[in-house]
Amino acid sequence: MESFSDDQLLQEIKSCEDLLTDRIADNMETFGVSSTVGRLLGIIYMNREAMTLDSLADETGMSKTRMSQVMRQMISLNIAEKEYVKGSRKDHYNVERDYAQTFISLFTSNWSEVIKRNMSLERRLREQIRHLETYLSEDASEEVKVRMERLQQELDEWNTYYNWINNLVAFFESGEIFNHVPIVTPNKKEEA
Amino acid sequence: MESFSDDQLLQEIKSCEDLLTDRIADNMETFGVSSTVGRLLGIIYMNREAMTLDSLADETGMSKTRMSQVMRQMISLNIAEKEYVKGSRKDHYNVERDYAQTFISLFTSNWSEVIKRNMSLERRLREQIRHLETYLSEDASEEVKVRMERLQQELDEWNTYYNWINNLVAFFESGEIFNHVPIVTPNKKEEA
DNA sequence: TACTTTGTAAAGTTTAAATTGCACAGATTT
DNA sequence: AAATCTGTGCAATTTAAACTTTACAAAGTA
Repeated sequence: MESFSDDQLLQEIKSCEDLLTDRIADNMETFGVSSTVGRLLGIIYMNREAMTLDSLADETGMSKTRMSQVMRQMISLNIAEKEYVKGSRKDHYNVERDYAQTFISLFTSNWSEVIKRNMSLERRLREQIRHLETYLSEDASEEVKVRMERLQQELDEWNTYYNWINNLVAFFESGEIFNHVPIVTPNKKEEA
Repeated sequence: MESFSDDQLLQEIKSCEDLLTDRIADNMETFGVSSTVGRLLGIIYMNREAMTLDSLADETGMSKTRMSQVMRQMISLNIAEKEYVKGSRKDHYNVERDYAQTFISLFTSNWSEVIKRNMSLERRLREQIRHLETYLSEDASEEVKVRMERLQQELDEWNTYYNWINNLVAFFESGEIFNHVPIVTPNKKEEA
């Protein structure tokens, strides 16, 4: 049986890693971020140590400006951070290595934003309804009364929902989720 | 204190509903679907009964073709369905009225897709690695051995992660999530 | 049969997102 | 101080997504 040369093997390994990186990027897209975010995450993850904008640009073939934009986004999403490397002027970026933690960060970032907007709307609508009710004369048509009632009800339902999401986010963020959906490592020692 | 006319009140109520619809659309966008998906969901939800493509086009000011496209997407996402209305040739569409259920449908649709793609990749990569190992000669360089080891390890980690997501999806889809993060209705009777 | 209605396929247009190139400020070195 | 390096703001460009127009098949109606 003939052997491959080291170079050939390394190239094959690299191509496997690239496939894995693509999968990571695909996974990221589900969080509604650009696939480039996922690609950089994958690249840095595989690299196993912090990378500079230049090395990222080099690896992806994209402009350094874009690398800068994406890394900033990743930092604001809490899935990457700058790492000080002595003797180098360049910024070095590293990523969260725990996939489940990354999942939770993104899930939390996304939904917290939604919840915040919902809360501010709810206050506004409750106010508005109270205001309308004071202007509601006794001889208002049946339709108006019914619609008013419905609106109130819709608002309650919506409120119930996003309170649920709010609790859901806490359930993830606190790590309680892991008590009920544990992380199971395949071959090594398993968590009881 | 002066009263508003019925027309004025209805208009005010409508504008509140529109704000709520916008919020629903915003919420939907977090799932990575077009905001129009969310808008239609909100409109049909508020309407409280099934709607036709024409009435949707009328309500949104968009083309009927687009309504058709979006409703099809919503059906494939499991958050809407056609409803038979006797005496009418038109298709009538209704939506899931339970927000939390809608959340779960979308969450599940999105991640199941990812999991499926991951599984097929994993099989392929395991195969490839096994193949490479057979060609790995004893005198292969240290670097090749290390990289090989790492690749294996990365694949294991990724596998652990998406098994977790897989369990997570089941946790939601089965409704078990509600045992730990219950839905709490605000004023009415509360579930113990 | 000829005439409507309804939903959607296909191709074209518009709008928004991703990406680049240039330029420049702040920091570092010579 | 001059020269260089690094990250990023900004405008321009490319690419992809959202949406429209037109056309037509399938089914219903007169």
